[in-house]
Amino acid sequence: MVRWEGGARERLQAAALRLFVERGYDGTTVADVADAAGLTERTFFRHFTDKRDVLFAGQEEFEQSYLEPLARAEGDAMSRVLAAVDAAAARFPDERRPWSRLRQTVIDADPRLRERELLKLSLLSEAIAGRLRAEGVEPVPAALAAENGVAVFRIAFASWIAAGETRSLQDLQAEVLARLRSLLGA
Amino acid sequence: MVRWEGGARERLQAAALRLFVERGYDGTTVADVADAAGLTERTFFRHFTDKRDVLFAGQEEFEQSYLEPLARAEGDAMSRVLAAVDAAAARFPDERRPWSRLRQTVIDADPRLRERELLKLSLLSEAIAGRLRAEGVEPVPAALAAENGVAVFRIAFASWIAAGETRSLQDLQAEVLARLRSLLGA
DNA sequence: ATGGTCATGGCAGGAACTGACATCGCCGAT
DNA sequence: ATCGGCGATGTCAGTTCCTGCCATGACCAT
Repeated sequence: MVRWEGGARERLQAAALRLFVERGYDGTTVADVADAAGLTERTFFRHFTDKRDVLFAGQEEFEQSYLEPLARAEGDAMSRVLAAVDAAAARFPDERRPWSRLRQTVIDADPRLRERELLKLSLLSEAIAGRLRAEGVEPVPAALAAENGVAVFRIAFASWIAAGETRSLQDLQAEVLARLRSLLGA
Repeated sequence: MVRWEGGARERLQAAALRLFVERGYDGTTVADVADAAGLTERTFFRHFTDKRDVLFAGQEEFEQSYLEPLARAEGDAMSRVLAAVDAAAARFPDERRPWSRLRQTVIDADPRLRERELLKLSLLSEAIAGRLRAEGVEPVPAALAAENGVAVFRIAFASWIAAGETRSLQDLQAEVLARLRSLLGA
């Protein structure tokens, strides 16, 4: 029996996305995913904490892509957050767009997956606000800056994966930010 | 057998909150809650879609408390959203504060409950943005205004239930809003 | 009283997880 | 080269969440 092929985690993720697209999240059991990856249901749960988590791996790197540029940025809280959001957007190259579209289609189709996505974004916002507070920023401004930064990403990302959209995520974020400024600056 | 006492839904909610506080969310089964309310597990799932939902009933009224004042408000998108947020805050009287504190303690202790709370707030934001779009506001500004309105509520609410806090939710929201303006207006 | 209707009970079963233990393959120590 | 450890996986039993289906009890209009 071929027991050790390596890349079990990646195989599970690929199988899961494929099956979720084909049969829907609800129409796919964890056993289905494990079978498609040549593994067992038990092994699935060793790699992912629950069924939804298979679509949301890499939270650590995701947060780091914001926290690292945040640490380097200078200026007031809001400027630093926006610099981090801009820097992180550079990690969303156009090659990833089709994959992101597919993944987001699956997520948007099921409230349980939307919940998980919101939690991940909320954790990111918390992490950013936490760093700011650790550096002396007051709690409320820290939370507001983090929330707005994540909101800019969230809204720009939705445009980025919309059908026919070709502009880069960075450009879209810049446009959303301009709108935000005019909303509150007027 | 006393089969019809009425208020089954309310009894289930009360029993759930009490047991979640005593034994934790994870340490309480749905059967426990149903038993404590003198009902069956099957009946629990007729009143609530899932175990978490017992803490989040009343989403309809919650959204209405924003949408109704929103419809009456005048001015640009952001001003209208803020007026709605302010009006809705009036529905959080001080008598509710101890209960809100207890409930929030339970929610904050379990990621699954945090997920559900985020989803409910996201649905509120979506509903507000949807109304704005229906009245001709561009999608991006509509989403931004809604997100910021909800963010103001969320952050002020966290302060409102903090230990020792005595100011009203409306006052706290006004302060958060002032901070928001200075963050983006500077 | 009679029939309809609605809330509830009872039961069976699927799917999501979890804990305990066994097994397989690799890799370093002797 | 053999042995023994170690990490990844398999196996299995069990709990909990949640759903479908049908039965039963209580209230109401006639």
